[in-house]
Amino acid sequence: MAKRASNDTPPVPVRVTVRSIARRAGVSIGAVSSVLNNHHEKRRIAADTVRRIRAAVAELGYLPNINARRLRGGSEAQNTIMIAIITSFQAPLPVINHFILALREAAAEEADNPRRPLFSLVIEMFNAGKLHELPGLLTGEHFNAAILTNTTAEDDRFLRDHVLPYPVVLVNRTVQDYPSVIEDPKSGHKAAAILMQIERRKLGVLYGQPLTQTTQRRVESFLQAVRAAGLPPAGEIVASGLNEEAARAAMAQFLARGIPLDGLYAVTDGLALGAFQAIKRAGKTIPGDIAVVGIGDYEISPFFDPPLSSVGVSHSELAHAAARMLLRRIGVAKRGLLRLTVPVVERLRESTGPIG
Amino acid sequence: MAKRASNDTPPVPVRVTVRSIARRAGVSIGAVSSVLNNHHEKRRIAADTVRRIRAAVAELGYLPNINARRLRGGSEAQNTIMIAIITSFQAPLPVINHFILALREAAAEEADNPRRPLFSLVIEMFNAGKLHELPGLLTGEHFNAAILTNTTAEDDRFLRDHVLPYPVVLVNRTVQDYPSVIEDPKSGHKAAAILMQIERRKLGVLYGQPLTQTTQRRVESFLQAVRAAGLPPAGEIVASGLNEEAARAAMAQFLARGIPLDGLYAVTDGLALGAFQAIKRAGKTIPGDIAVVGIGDYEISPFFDPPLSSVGVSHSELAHAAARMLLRRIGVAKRGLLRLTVPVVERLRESTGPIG
DNA sequence: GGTAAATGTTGAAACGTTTTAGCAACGATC
DNA sequence: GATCGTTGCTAAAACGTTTCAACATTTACC
Repeated sequence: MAKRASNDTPPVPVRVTVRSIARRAGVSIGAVSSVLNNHHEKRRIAADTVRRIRAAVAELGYLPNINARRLRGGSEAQNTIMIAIITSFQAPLPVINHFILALREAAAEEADNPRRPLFSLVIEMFNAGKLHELPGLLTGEHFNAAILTNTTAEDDRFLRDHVLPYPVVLVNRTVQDYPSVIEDPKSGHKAAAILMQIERRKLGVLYGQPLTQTTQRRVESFLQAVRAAGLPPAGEIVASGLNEEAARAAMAQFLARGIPLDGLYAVTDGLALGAFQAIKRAGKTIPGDIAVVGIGDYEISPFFDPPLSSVGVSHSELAHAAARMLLRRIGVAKRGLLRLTVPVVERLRESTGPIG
Repeated sequence: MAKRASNDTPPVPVRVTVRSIARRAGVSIGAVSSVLNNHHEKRRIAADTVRRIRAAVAELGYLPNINARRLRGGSEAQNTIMIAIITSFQAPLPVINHFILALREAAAEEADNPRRPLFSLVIEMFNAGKLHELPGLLTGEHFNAAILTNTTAEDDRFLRDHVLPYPVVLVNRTVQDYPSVIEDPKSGHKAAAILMQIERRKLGVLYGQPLTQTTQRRVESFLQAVRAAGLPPAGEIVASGLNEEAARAAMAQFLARGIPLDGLYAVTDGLALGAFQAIKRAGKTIPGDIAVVGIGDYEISPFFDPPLSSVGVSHSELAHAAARMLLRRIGVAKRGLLRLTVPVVERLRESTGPIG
């Protein structure tokens, strides 16, 4: 029994190293390395030996250990710092691109910095709510700094209770003691103001499940502004998911119930797009019957039909703020702000009326 | 003179290591490491010594060398292989996300593989045409394998003349001797067939500058099919860029010239969206006056108004194919195909007529 | 037959980190 | 006054790689 167990364990995959290749080919590891790097001519390794080493490499399926290479390598490899973008699999992914660009650009801005941030960008993804399962998160073994976004409440609890041994910037989440970059929490006010300014009085809000901290703030801020104006909200329209189709379905169902509505705030552009389709298919016009305000998180929202008015921060601006904040923190520790609020800008387009 | 020069050189940023901290604090590097990893209690380092070390760390601005940490670290860190997604800054970025997901999923499929591919994903970006400037490209010092996309003709020439010392899969580019995954080159045939099937005879194609290998193949394949049917193409509409606005402008200009057109093939969905706006603003209807076929590279194309018919491969499928191919190549060298063509699927929606 | 050059290979050092065994000093205990 | 425990720290090994000096053997040359 015990024997069997101890016999079962060895499937631990033993990594193939230059040493194992050297043993197999009956040469020194120096010779193997020469061949691997195609220096065998310069180093005058015999043709037959090269053949033997190549054979061993192929048989064993060698993959070099990048960490060892870089450790050994020149100052260029040596000086690179590792920055991770950590996001959940379930997140609306397009945002990642903005972070990538923002980090590159923020680094470029620091080009004259003696501690020039040459870096490698690593993408780490976790299952929403399972942030703690991400390898290397607590050990700091994987990166020097991280931008962390799309966490759930459960992940946030984990973050609050643990301390990450490297600089982190949260995006659109706030957790005690962590530096973060968030959109102005009163963005919903602006949406309400726009709709009321064009004389809409039956205002609704459309959001999807699950609510993130950010979308929740948008909803609350909108409803608060509506109530403050003495108007009873016409309705909260809740989609079963975060995508266009869920929004279309929820909106269609709401319209079918005949509840009067002349102004809608959709808390993401994806939801707005779904709503557009439902509204038009119900025979209503935008903005004639129902004016719609979105967030502006889709770059193509000016090409919706009609072009979408929006209140919100651009993903790009958010990402740039986060990138700069992170670089400042790993830089000269010239400790930046603990929290940064990116202001909301309004872009008026035709979905809230003819452009003046 | 010479003196001055030799005095000027030292701005080489000397990396701060545990050793420099140890010297500064007057302790051994072992002690420094204990403190850095918060093991000082277990290791019984005196409170005052801890303070001194912490001070040195802060003063010097220490950042750990991740490569060294991982080299030293357990088999988990040791066994990770590095995979890079290499793309240009100028590329339409949203595609990256598909690769990220595809690689993760392909890795998950291999979960029972004894050589389980635990990996880290690195994003590398280069300026179009300057691929050769990417650090670590030729040395293999940065990653074990790479997916390479959005290269220009110049980059392709560089690739042809050099050999990369690690497995690479090209996406939507073909370069001699490199394995690649491309969309079926006769995708344009399908677009032409659809338009002719609904009795359109004045067919045009809309594309942007610069033409990539893929978009060029789409255009050529479309024009070829049109000519083969004995129809003179109504026009090639060329946008100055690859985005919606450039497409809108080009399309508006074309329509203003009054050239008859009743069927349009837009070689990306972004271009189709721009064309939609121009067509509608010119007072024409889709598909009544002009039927439009796109590619389906925007996930939200079913929510265009009207929903866009498309012929093309999904980014997701392309990415999955590339990911599987790459993993097979770093796996047991069970040498896969050298080239893989992903078939085009047609999705008929309202932009080519009422859905039957 | 002796020296010089060419050929083929090895061993060791170094990269920066973490961990472990162990040393030295001191106080407490019998 | 010997033994033991505790405290505070250090030295060394190990991770996988590449490079480089050095060595041993053979061949070429006079």
